[in-house]
Amino acid sequence: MLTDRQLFILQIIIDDFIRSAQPVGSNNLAKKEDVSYSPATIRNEMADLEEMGFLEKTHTSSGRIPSEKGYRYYVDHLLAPGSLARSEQTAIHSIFRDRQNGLEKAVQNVATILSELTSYTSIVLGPKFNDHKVKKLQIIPIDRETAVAIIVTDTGHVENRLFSLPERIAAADIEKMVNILNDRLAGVPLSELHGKLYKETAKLMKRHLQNYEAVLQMFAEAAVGPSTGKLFIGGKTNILNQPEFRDVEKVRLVMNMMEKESDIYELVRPTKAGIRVKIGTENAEQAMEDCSLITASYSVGDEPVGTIAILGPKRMEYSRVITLVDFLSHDMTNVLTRLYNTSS
Amino acid sequence: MLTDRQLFILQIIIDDFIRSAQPVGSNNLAKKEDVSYSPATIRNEMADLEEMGFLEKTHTSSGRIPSEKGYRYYVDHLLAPGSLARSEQTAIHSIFRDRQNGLEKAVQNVATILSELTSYTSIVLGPKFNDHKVKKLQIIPIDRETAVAIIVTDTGHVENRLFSLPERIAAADIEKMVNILNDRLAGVPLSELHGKLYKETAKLMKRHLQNYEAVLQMFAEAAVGPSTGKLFIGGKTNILNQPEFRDVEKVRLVMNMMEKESDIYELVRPTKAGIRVKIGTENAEQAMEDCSLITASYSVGDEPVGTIAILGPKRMEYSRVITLVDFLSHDMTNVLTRLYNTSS
DNA sequence: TTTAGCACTCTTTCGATACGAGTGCTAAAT
DNA sequence: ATTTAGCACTCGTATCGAAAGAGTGCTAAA
Repeated sequence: MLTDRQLFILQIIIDDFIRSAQPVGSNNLAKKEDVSYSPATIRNEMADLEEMGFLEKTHTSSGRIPSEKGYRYYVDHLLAPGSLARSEQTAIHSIFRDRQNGLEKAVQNVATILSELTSYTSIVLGPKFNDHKVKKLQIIPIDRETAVAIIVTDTGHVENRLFSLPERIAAADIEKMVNILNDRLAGVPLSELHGKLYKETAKLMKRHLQNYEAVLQMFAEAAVGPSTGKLFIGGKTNILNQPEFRDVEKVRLVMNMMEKESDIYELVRPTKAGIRVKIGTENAEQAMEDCSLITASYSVGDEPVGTIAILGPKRMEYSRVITLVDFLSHDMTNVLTRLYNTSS
Repeated sequence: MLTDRQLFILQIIIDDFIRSAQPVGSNNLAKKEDVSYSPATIRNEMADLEEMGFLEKTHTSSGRIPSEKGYRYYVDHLLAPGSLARSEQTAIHSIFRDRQNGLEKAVQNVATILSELTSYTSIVLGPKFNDHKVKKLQIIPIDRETAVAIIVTDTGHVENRLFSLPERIAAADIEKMVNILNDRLAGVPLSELHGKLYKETAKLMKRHLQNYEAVLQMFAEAAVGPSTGKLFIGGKTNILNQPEFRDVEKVRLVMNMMEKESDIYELVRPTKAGIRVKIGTENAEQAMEDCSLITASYSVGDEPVGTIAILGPKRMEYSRVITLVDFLSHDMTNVLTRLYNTSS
């Protein structure tokens, strides 16, 4: 178990290192105002903390830097709960002020503001539309061969996709079809749309239309929307300001990962848990070994639908970022729940 | 004026430097099989070429590297016209094979393939939709206060935007309105849509509808689509592989610019000209001083609608890239003209 | 006109040295 | 029993000089 003094010293060392990015030595520590121990005492404690695995040295006679275990302990037990400046709160609230731009733009703004406020890289996974319900379906013929399928949800989101028309289908038939589709499928959640498409409409179509099957099949294909939200990344280049990324090789690792959407999805899959902090190698991703990731999912009602995250160096301002991410994710949950949770 | 021998030497030096990224010395040059001059002769010529401004030294006794003027001359007069491998041609043709994914995906693919084929960064400005004509307009009410405006073009492209409904407007009235809009505006190019919206429909609406003005105004606002195409960038991190970008500061300059869409738009504004090559400071953009940009616009008929570009170090494989960009831009012009130029 | 030869320049590398920051340990002080 | 002062030791960094290597420019010979 750690003594109070060890906790205190551990905390100061990590705080200092987060600010300076330089290994912390006993002399400098002792000079601080709020430290009343001699360098030698601090050295002893440091040695103990190192033996317990909370600190590391970069070489035999260097100052100490936090180990991953150190950061972990710091995050779990030593974090001073921060608070947000008035201006930051206003900035966040204003994102969702006007719905006019649509959800997509708002989410985009979240990413931008997060990265500007933290000067780290932000990742925002937009809300998935599974729960959104079909408001209106449309098929607009473009030319003899192609048509565009449009799905409007009750949240005002619009999905559209081109598909091939079978030859020789009458415009009137398409119209009939659209009517049946709307009649039967309005109010169905997007996630169930594909399944219900045949079940609900096939019989009826058969009765009134020839050649419906080909169209229905194409439409069904078009209706497989993305089951997951869109990704936005803000401040991709912020990592370049971090002194530990002066080395282009390290930058490349992280940047390459940020270009690969599938990797990012893995990192920010929405969950019910609150704030999650992954430090260095706690992340599965190899490229993240020098980074930390702080994520929080936001929900509509009880259902987590998306995630916001901050990606920065292991030497991250955990306190500040956690406060910010926590506040913002709750704000988003509130706004989205109010907007979209008309069902439950 | 340059002698043949000077041309020859200039060409070999630049070719060599493009491959090796190392200053080229007279001894190494003379060792090459196809060079039959002595080092001393080469040194003399080099001195002349330097005096004329085609070559530079990094320090008093270093080998030579091309100056911007040297690259310029190389691009304008010395370039061996390359040819594309069969496999590359196939790769390019296959992008537009199936229309099913829609234009957006295809353009996205162009960016990806360009960066993979060159290992530089690719920029693709998607076609603007100005000339595309309105196929269908829709207003779908979402709830009491909001509706979504949908514009489908004759090319299958779908624009949509939320807007506020004025209070107390009847569903039947909206339907009437949509009918009038479609009746009057079908076939109008997107670029003229906003202008014609009032002129064509106001009188008619006045006769049949109350309260039309507020809706029309909101709809008009929603109808201001982007007048310019979408940007896609591929291989953003490729610049990190270039030895001259071992320095994080340089990387930051370029990366920051790539994050700023407005800057990129400036670089790739579509023009009628063929291939354009901008070397180093020939680019207005400060951040581009160590980069070269090769752009080519593609057209529908005679109207340039978009641009593809390659951004790499000044020490770029000009020959290869120019061939590739030329081929691809023509291919795109062909495909797009066939698809969309139903008008002229 | 070309080229061999040579002195000279500049970068890079290597070792040696000195300096500074920091540690660990021992022994004295509290 | 703690804490701390003192000191030897380690290691990284900076500086210097020397040597090697690549390359140039110039002169004079071919």
